[in-house]
Amino acid sequence: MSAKPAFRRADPDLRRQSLIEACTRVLARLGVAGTSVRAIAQEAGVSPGLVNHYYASVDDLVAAAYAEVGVRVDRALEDALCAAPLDSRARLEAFATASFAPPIADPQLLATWIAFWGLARSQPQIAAEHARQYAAFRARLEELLAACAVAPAKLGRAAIAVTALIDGLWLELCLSPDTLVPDEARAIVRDSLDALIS
Amino acid sequence: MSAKPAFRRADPDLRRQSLIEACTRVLARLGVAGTSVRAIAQEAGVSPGLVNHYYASVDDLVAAAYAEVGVRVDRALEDALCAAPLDSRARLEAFATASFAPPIADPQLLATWIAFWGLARSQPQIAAEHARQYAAFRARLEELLAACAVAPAKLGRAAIAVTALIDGLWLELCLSPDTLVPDEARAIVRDSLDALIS
DNA sequence: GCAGTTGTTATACGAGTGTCCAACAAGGAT
DNA sequence: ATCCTTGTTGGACACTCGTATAACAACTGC
Repeated sequence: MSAKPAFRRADPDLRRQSLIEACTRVLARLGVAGTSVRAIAQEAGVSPGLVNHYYASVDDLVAAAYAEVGVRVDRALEDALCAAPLDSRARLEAFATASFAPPIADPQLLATWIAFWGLARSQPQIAAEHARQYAAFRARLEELLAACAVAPAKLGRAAIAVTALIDGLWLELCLSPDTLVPDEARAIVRDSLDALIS
Repeated sequence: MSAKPAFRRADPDLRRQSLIEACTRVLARLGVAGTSVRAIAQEAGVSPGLVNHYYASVDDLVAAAYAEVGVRVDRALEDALCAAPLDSRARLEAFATASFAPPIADPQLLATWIAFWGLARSQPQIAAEHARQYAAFRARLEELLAACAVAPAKLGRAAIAVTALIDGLWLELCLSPDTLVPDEARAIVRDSLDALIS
């Protein structure tokens, strides 16, 4: 008689991916304070020991989760650009408002991101990843702004301003969804871009 | 022979204030994860037990600290308005850029605020306080914008946009002070206000 | 000076944490 | 069918956490 296996072996990469996703979900649901090895393991449906088998410490896993969230956002932004028409103004707008549509506008993702912000202070690994992510976003924005004939001397400031505006709207979208809907956030960014370009 | 006292009794209100300030400092230095009763007590120079003597739980103390930070910010904003000239454009600008000068621009305060954002998800008490604080800021901004002849129909959206911009700049100022200095944040807000009013 | 009030300390307790490790077993190789 | 590799488990370990409580001592009123 063949008893069914008590557990299944998984491909290391898939298992890592599964753990990262579980970590992200826990981070969004319980915040930094509630994100423990046991909580993550339970969320992933594995034993606590397995987490330390794949990651030297729980901090490493959290850092990996942050990087994963980062590439997911990168991919979504890139997708938004690919779907946009060739007109440079339209491309800029598509990139700048992509943060207010799924999958970036997802409340879970925003909650996870806030958790990372809180961690960046004490974890150099997370802070470095944030700096990289932020710089990449700003650089992309500068390209798109330059294509819309924004003066080179004003590029840097314009990119910072738009980035800050997007972050602020994104944040408010997460913290109190009642006072701000995605459509309005999009409209605000559109107005701001109009002012910058004209 | 008079031995020096091992500890001093303090006025309950002063002691509470001292605990709140210690809590704020720990929150800024160690983040939410590192903010424990013992860490707060050590920061305040008292025994851990004293925290629970003044606050039923550590969550109550954190909530009190958030409220305290809130009124401190309110006071700073009000002070900025009082110090501004009577010209309505100058008053608007003073209010909108006050967040980039001490005491609001203090990195510690910003770090504390991020910690609160992370807590708002799971603590209704904190979430309610955030909503109150945010609504008050936006209402004040709407008044000042109205005084600058912004069309009533556009008031709401304008206030949200400026608030988001300030929040985003403030956030970046805290997370990576290298890429953004207060002066530039001020200039960005100034430009944005120009665009809104003209 | 003395007693009483109560702010303060120190300790204790159970629960939860991250990390580690020995034993187990699933699945591929032979 | 058997062995072997190693993904996986479950518990042990030492620690920190929040909270409760008894003993202590600083100040107040007498």
